[in-house]
Amino acid sequence: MLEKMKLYRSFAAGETIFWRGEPLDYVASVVKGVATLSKTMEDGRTQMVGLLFPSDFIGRPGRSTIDYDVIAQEDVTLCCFHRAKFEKLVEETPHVAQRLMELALDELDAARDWMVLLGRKTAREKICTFIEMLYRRTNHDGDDPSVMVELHMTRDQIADYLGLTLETVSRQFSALKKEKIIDFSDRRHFVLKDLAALHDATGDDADGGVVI
Amino acid sequence: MLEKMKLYRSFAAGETIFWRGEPLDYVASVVKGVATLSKTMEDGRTQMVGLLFPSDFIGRPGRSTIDYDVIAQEDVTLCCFHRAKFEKLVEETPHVAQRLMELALDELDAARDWMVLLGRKTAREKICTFIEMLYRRTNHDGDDPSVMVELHMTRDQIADYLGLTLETVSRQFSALKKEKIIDFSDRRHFVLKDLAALHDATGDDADGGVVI
DNA sequence: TTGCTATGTTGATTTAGATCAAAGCGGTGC
DNA sequence: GCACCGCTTTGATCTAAATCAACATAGCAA
Repeated sequence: MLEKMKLYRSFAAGETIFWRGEPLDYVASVVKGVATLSKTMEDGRTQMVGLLFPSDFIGRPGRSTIDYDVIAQEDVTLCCFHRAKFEKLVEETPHVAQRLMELALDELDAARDWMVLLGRKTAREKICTFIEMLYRRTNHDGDDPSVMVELHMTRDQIADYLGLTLETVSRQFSALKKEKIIDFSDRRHFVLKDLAALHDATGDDADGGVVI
Repeated sequence: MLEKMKLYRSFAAGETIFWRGEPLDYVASVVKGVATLSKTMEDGRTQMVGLLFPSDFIGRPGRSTIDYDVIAQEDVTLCCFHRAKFEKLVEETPHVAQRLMELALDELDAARDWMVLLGRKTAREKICTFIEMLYRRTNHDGDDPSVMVELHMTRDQIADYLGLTLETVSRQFSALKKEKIIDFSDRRHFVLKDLAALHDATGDDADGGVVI
């Protein structure tokens, strides 16, 4: 059913996929690449409010606009559905509606966790939380802890995601490198050498403490 | 249908309505009073991630726990529904499911606006945005611009909502008072004297600029 | 009335992170 | 090769907001 109304579209790195406020005729899911959701103030200060990896969803049923720009961070391929048709499908299939609700609630939880990061964490905690999130979203084939993790964005963009300046981001990376917690192979890739130390520096609780 | 499964419950100011992680047997809507959603880090730093006014909804279909504390800021009355029964109702009535999706998406939009505030705004912009939000959520009977606006919380709690300290909150209020933008009648109530100046200080765009 | 406690204000000082500034890469194109 | 450009690092300095500290006020209870 979905098959016959889907359409693939590609965007180059840096391209804006959807503009804030623009009427949105399509909903989509990310097939390849990473995209960001970002809000810019009148004077240019910008804050990213979301990060989209493959399988993540863009757009929302029942709403014709979104209040942020969607930007391709690297070359991105989307699988698009015409919104009107998609909404009709949703009405007819309760299972899909339920799944969309799940997605919205997941996004809401993630947004609230990020609010704690933005409002209360130090620069070091912000960077470590960011790295831990990237690590978790990286595929670990063969259960090897020393996978190469990709940053997907420039220091500048990371700063906009974490509510910092690019200089502070760079300094924190340098510090983590000096402490041998991460090891850069090039500007955008590193190996996570010490997950425990990283986690300790996120400011988050020990997750799922093993009960004897 | 909803009538026969509803149940009113009251909570005193300061009481925790739901604890983070606790199994949640009810969903509810606020009837009277103001409640907050807040997250606390191990060392006590806390960040509020939501503010609930009458008619706002607590809890989510398909999830048995929430990842934040819900706290009564003043005396609160809730209208509760048993979660299992409520979910059955949702399954049977697509209209309700759609309405819940709307609510979740509204919350998500609000959360993302707050992310911009937390990540990028100055203390003054944060306070002014907060006041403007309170003003918009206050009932303006008779279209009188000089309504009394209620703060609903202490300086300390406002600080936790805005990602500031209580001293900074207090100083910003004093500054706005000196500039005659607001006029306190007591610690928790003030009259908004200059909405335009307030809005200019929020850092947000002029909303809905009138086109000639 | 007199404390007492919780809340709020104001001032002095410190500091984390921003801002300003200057090099140092690592590509790409000529 | 060389020059150019976008990105990154690192250093010096500044500043907004945090922290530390003292006092003020209001409501409440004895």
